[in-house]
Amino acid sequence: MIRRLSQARERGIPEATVARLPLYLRALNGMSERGLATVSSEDLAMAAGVNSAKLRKDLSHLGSYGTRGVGYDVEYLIYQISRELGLTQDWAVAIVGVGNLGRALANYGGFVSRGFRVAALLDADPEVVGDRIAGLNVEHIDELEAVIRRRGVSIVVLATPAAAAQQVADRVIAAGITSILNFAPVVLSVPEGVDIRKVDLSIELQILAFHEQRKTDRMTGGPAMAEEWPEAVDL
Amino acid sequence: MIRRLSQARERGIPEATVARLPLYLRALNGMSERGLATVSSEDLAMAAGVNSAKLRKDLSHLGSYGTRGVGYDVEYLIYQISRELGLTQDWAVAIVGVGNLGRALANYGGFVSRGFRVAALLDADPEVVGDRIAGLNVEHIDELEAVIRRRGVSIVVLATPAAAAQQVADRVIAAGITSILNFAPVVLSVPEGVDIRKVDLSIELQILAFHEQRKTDRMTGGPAMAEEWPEAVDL
DNA sequence: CCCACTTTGTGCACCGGTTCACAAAGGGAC
DNA sequence: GTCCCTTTGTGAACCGGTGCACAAAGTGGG
Ligand SMILES: NC(=O)c1ccc[n+]([C@@H]2O[C@H](COP(=O)([O-])OP(=O)(O)OC[C@H]3O[C@@H](n4cnc5c(N)ncnc54)[C@H](O)[C@@H]3O)[C@@H](O)[C@H]2O)c1
Ligand SMILES: NC(=O)c1ccc[n+]([C@@H]2O[C@H](COP(=O)([O-])OP(=O)(O)OC[C@H]3O[C@@H](n4cnc5c(N)ncnc54)[C@H](O)[C@@H]3O)[C@@H](O)[C@H]2O)c1
Repeated sequence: MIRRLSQARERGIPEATVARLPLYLRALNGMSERGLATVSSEDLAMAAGVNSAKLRKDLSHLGSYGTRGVGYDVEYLIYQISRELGLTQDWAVAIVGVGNLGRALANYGGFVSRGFRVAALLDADPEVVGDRIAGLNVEHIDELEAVIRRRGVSIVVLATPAAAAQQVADRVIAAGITSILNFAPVVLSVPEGVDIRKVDLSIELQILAFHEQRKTDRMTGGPAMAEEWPEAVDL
Repeated sequence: MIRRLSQARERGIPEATVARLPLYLRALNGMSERGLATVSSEDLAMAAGVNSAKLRKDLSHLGSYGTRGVGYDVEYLIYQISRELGLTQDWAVAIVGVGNLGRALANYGGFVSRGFRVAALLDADPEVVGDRIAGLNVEHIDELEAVIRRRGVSIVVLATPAAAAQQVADRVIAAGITSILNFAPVVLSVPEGVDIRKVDLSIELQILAFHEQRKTDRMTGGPAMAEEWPEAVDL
């Protein structure tokens, strides 16, 4: 009778699906704003930039929330995806490292819109500590553990220089945090059970450069055949 | 005889491999600075945070550059990976949208270090145009095509609000650009042959939240069994 | 020159994810 | 109630990528 607790639901949702749910959610929010009541997998897939079979399979992992012959109820689906992603609660985020990037992130509005609240800013530089940014006081990194506890922080964004990142990560983890978004260009080593996601601008550019090179190579007739180590080897 | 143009080399390198090459490169640069001459797949894999079989298979796609019983020559491998990624030339990058994020990117040093040069900053806001940031004048978006041509820009970073991103992308592509790094939270639709990579902070946080929720659910004995649409459905 | 040791390069089995294609389900018309 | 139309949900084939495990290749010592 409890048909709604669908078969596929009981065991975990594939990682690839999780990564796409926010995309669907964004598209659905747009549709909700435009007053659409229902949407077909075809249309939603189009809006999210994926193939419709994939979209249906993804949604089927959360349950059987569509109506054959009709589509999905926009509001209902928004609710289900939000719940699945844990966005029905709000999350306190701390940003550690309030430099160029940390400031940009702190001032960024798109954050709050989706249940994330910047609850603390932390830095090691006495020059920076005490600054007021986006309505928050920058606190000293020495206060890290206390601040995390006091503000109920559960996600930490790392925007320190690469050299400091591992050390800060260790402290943050010791303080009980298990979700970290890392902007520093280093491979963090963390214990089992801690989730790290990284954003690395430089890697993205290098991947683009690779493909760009391929494209221009193709036009100019391939790379030079000389695949050898050129003279300039100074070691 | 031309043993070096290895078997695996002739056809394209797997996308997953391309995405890891920058990681290896970063690790190798660290080793080079510390004066290491050679490195084993085991050690390099460790430093890059991957499994050593994967590393060897990745490298084998570029050619057979290791020495059995010894390992890889650090400098030589740096050169080969750099060449493969197209980092032996330098790339002129334009940043469109010089707000919070655009400024942070413009001021970011880690860029230049790897063959990428911020060659132009563009914005639509007359308030911003003319500002001098990181040694560059912010130019008006009307100048887009001319600036791209004049500075030899081949990669564009989009840091405009979401609402403007598609429109800017269209113009940039019309101007001949085929590599775009998009920070705006929208799915850009682009013609065949144009490479888009996106960085979406909000998606990363949502993925972290999903896992964080799972972790805490596990401790508190799973989510409430009520999977139903709660009362508050206002449609 | 040969043997013991190290480390690469890769064949192969496996796995998660994608896509196709279709049966099953629901809606609406009459 | 029956029929037709639309659209979902999913079985199954396929595909790219991963990791094990080992033969091949190279080094160094005697
Ligand atoms: N700015 C960008 O666009 C950009 C892009 C990609 C990656 N990154 C990376 O993000 C990180 C931050 O970049 P940024 O440009 O903001 O650098 P930044 O130097 O402007 O800021 C770093 C901040 O971290 C603080 N800090 C240093 N050690 C600390 C510690 N132990 N604890 C707490 N705070 C500490 C510094 O005081 C400084 O305020 C770097 O790792 C950088 O490589 C930046
Ligand atoms: N700031 C962040 O940390 C952050 C994080 C993730 C994503 N983003 C995304 O990055 C983008 C920029 O964020 P931001 O915080 O810098 O916003 P912002 O409003 O501070 O800056 C946007 C800039 O783009 C300019 N602009 C607007 N329309 C333009 C057009 N048609 N052509 C050229 N320039 C135009 C504006 O004048 C402004 O200077 C947004 O899409 C945002 O969602 C920002």
